[in-house]
Amino acid sequence: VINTPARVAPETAARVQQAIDRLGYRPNVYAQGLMTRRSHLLGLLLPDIHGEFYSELLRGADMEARQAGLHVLVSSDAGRSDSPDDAGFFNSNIVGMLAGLAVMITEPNAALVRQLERLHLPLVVIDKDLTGPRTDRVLVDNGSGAREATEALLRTMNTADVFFLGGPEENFDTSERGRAFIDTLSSRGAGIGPGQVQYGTYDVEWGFAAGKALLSARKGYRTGVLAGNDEIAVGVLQAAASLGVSVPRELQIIGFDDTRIASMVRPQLSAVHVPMSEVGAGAVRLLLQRIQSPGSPGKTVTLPTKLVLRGTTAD
Amino acid sequence: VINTPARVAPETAARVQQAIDRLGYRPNVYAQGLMTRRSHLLGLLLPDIHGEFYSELLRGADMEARQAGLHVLVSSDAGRSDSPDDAGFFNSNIVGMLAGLAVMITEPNAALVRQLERLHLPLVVIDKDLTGPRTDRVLVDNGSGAREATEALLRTMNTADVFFLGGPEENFDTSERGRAFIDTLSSRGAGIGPGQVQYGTYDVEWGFAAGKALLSARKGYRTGVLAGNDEIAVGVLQAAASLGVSVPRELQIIGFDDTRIASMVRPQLSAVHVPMSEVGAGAVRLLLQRIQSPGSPGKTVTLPTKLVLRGTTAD
DNA sequence: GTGAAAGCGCTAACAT
DNA sequence: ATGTTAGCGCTTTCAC
Repeated sequence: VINTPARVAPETAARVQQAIDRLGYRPNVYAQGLMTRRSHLLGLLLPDIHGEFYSELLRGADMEARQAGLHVLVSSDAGRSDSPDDAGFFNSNIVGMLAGLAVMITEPNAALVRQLERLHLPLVVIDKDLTGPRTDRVLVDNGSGAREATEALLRTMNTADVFFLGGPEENFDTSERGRAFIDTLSSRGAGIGPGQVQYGTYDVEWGFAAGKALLSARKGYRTGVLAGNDEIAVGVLQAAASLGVSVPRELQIIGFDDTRIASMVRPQLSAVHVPMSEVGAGAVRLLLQRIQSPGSPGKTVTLPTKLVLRGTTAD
Repeated sequence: VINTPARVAPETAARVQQAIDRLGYRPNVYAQGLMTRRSHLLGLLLPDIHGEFYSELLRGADMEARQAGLHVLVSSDAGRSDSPDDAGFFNSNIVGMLAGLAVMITEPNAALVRQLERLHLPLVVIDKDLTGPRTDRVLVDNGSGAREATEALLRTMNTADVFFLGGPEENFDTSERGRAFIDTLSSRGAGIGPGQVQYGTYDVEWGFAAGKALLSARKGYRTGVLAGNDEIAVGVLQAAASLGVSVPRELQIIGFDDTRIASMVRPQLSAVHVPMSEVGAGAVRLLLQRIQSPGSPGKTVTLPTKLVLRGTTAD
């Protein structure tokens, strides 16, 4: 009655259904799994579980998975378990319950890649262009976004007046964004001055410190900043406020990601929009396809970014 | 060798271990589960999966679970599946894999409560004081926080000059916070004027709209606002900026939750701190205890709140 | 210290 | 249209 309703007489089905309800019968998922080898659980391994960015990504993944009747198990253990006997994600029995795994890799992590390789699980990599024969990828078009933002800054400023304040130098996104910034300047025949491209951490504190140092050194000059993410941009914005530098008149700032934070600060942050929930949803979509046809060649989906101009930029 | 290493000779164990490595043997979790009836999966059912608040809660839960060697499965399906044949969380086979479930209930939801009752699973309820005999609860001390905040406002303002702009009226937290606000005023012998307590939604937009209306109506008067959460407070802050009302001189604002957003805006938001990650961690802790001793009486943990004064309040 | 066997609850294949 | 049976891979118990 449960598995092949078509094969059973309606009257019998009704009687059986009644018994099911009366007894509170629930199929045992373990026995089911033992037979079918089918799983309804997708793993999502993130560098961190917190903050607007990952939270939105997770939401996108969850929505997409739910539509397919699957569930998402998040873990932020990625790469933390360097030693093989560590009780990390890869050694936990949960791995055996997963139908597939989406991993976000934001910086070089040989140990993690090695673990993934010997997993023999449908795999989708987010962010890092890990080249496996049957691994799919979800990428974000950092280059276009950073280029567009840099050009927006250069419409009203000289190449010597714009700065990139990124996150960690090893971070794939930051490094792509930084490179696009540099390329945009180079394509106009400009060199990169000292301090014009700086790397730090993805938080308000670093943005504030770097912004303060930068603005102090540039008293009287108009300045443009492309930040590695929104939080850094907010830090720079705070630095400007604390130094009495007017935004966007004296200082223009463009953030990256366009999280909800961008519209919570004043002036509202101009930012390169990254479709975070689409990243999560896309990863799940690719994973589902791969589970369906495990042998197909690795696909790469690159999601577009888009500059959103708000109050921290001006013509 | 895997299950009872003590019972096997070291030399044999080594040989077996070698074979395990060579063959890449991994115990089948389903077969294991079939025998042991043990699970390493905890469910976490949230009203929403997104935003600083839930994301921090999830992180706390995840950290605590990981320490115990368990994993957390989040779902934001809560209560959405009203019809019994809906493919919602409760009808998914995943429920059978859970060792326990933590549910956050933020407003009355009879359907959800009914579903939970017939689940026969170790249960922890977050936020709503659902009274089941063997159900544990994690509560936040909204009353103290709201009282403390209201009193802070009243140190420099009259009872007629302070306002509560909450989230949805049905929301348990908002209603507790609002009640404490009213009680604090009442305890000083003051009545509640029209519009002095307002309910809306938990977002910046509503805070902005309500703030604008309020401030327009109170031109020339000093005003104090206790917001239902940080986002509403940010909305009010933006309303003040757009009307040229000086904060904290003419308008004082206190947010609720103290998410990271509070320190990202300028001036930085004074707010009642809610230990979000502790809520998640506490729920998992209670759940683990209940799994250990399913028969024990329901425990309630009430987590303290604390007023954090920043730039939107003044003496 | 090691091996053997029963059986967990289900699905799939086959027999009726 | 319905009933029967083997066996998924493990743990547990018992025999050696």
